[in-house]
Amino acid sequence: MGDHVSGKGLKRADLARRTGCNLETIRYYEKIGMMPEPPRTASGYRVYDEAHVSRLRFILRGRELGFSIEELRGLLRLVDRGTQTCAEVKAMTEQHLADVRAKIADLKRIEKVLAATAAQCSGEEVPECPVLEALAS
Amino acid sequence: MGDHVSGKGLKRADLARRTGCNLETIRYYEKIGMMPEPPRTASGYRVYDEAHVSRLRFILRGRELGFSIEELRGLLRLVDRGTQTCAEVKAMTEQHLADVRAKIADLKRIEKVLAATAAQCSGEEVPECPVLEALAS
DNA sequence: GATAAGGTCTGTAGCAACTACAGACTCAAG
DNA sequence: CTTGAGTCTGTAGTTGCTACAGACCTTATC
Repeated sequence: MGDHVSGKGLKRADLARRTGCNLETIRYYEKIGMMPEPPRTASGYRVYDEAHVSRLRFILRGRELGFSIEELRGLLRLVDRGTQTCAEVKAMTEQHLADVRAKIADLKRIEKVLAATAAQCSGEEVPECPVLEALAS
Repeated sequence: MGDHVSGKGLKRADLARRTGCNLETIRYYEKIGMMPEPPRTASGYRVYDEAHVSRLRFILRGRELGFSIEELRGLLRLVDRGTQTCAEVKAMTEQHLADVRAKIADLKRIEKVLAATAAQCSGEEVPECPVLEALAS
């Protein structure tokens, strides 16, 4: 009853394979309400369709772009209500973009310090080390 | 019996204030073995000295530079053994530097996509939005 | 029809690195 | 002597998954 059979009824592993998502993560997204609870077979197996594939892909793409679960929940809430406007979504995106840029700036600062400190190291078999001095000072 | 009294015996809050570390984090570092268990007063209060201040500062500086707890544990192990060499420390630092640079590259990629997508938004009160399309496609 | 191998179900525990309680105790000041 | 602040312990929460264990179901093979 897999993916290949006449386009109907995906099992959890099928959905995972189609989206590249980890098997357990799907269940997790259902538990936290990011994915809807799918219908079940008589014996309790989840049955997914193309709408689930789309929604999961949406979530995974958002995560790849660094949106937090809560941010995505906000976006999905708009989409689910069907009343979102480009203005709302743009605002959320730009907020997130600002966060990303702040993180980059932070990491660049760290990179500078690390590179400068490591550059002072002799790299020899001696106990004195500029890195340790920088940390201990 | 605080910080100000004749330089002897810091309480937990004193150590926190001296280092800028959160009060509970100190206890956490002791629990996971990053900080040594300090001596106690008769009634069980922790008593710290300048060596604790130094070590905690070392850890906090390392964390600020993005070293993980495990990485710092590695550095501290070397220091505690007293047998570290500049070569060892330099190698660890350069590994960490490479990780930081990888993270920066990742975030820059994300930044590009977000900026490019948001730039296409009309920002108007319409339901069509390039960001949502990018996520849903 | 029996059986074995695999997939699915549930709940729960673990990871990093803290942070924040609750409830009991102790200590210093007025 | 009381009151308020500080400290003690253990434990639960955070974010975003991931990985079991043990029970069930399904499918293929004999």
